[in-house]
Amino acid sequence: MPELPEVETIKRSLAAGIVGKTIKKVITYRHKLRWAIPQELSQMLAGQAIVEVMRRAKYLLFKTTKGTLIVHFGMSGSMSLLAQYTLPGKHDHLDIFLADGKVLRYNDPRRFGCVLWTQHPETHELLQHLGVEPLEKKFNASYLYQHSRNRKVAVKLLLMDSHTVVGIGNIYANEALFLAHLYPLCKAASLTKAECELLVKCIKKVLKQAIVNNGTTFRDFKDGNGRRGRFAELLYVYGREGLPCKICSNVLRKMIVGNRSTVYCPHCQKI
DNA sequence: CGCTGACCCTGACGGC
DNA sequence: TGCCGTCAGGGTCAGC
Repeated sequence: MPELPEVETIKRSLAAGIVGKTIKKVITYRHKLRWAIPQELSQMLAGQAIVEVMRRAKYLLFKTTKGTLIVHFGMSGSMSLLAQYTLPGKHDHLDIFLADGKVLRYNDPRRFGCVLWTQHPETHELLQHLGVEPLEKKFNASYLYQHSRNRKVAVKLLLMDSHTVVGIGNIYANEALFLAHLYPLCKAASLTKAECELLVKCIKKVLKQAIVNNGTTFRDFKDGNGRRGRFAELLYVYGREGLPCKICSNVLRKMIVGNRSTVYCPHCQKI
């Protein structure tokens, strides 16, 4: 479900309600996610204060006094801050009880996500091999140009490769390529410096606009307060196959790239 | 090392 | 109404 803008939206929606709050206890209802929720999580978190909520790539990081809780949402995960405890549903896997009575709840029907604990996030296996953040200055035309040399993969797969740049999933890869007039299957190594320049600009633009709009709710994405994102109606290509291009009116086409649906405009995105 | 495809899991939806 | 195939916003891993 969530790509960078959605995780960022969850982070912002939760921060005000949980930063500075103390964790009273933690209950795990189901351990088996992508990796098992650590058995010792409750004893590690109980009594700790939440110092800060951060995002790295599509990971949400809850920094506490003694360590960091790492949360990933996979395809279908979400978190919500409940005003008070209610009976957990089928796919609610974890409750974090705060001292003020609120409950931070993790839900993930497909269980592709994970909830882990570390005292050294900077060297954690899941975090240390990640590429640059797309909204930071380090992600620029020369970076993308360098990292695309000798790469035989389609440019779309390069954008979705978290060793290069993080946070871009299927929706925003589709959108950025449309905005940059690039055909999704064109080889990464064939990008010119000018194309890298434009592509970087378009990636930053679409991610920022999505964040401003609280993310894309295509099916069921909700932020920490249960609110839907507003970016879906602003999408140019994702989910619009068979519909007219918003720019040139040609019918948008769909193909599969790297096992994922890819929608593009045959006129605006020349081969 | 780079790349491809299978796979983890559940639910929604469309066709019959 | 119900069954079945297909698809879904992510990431890892084996195998070539």
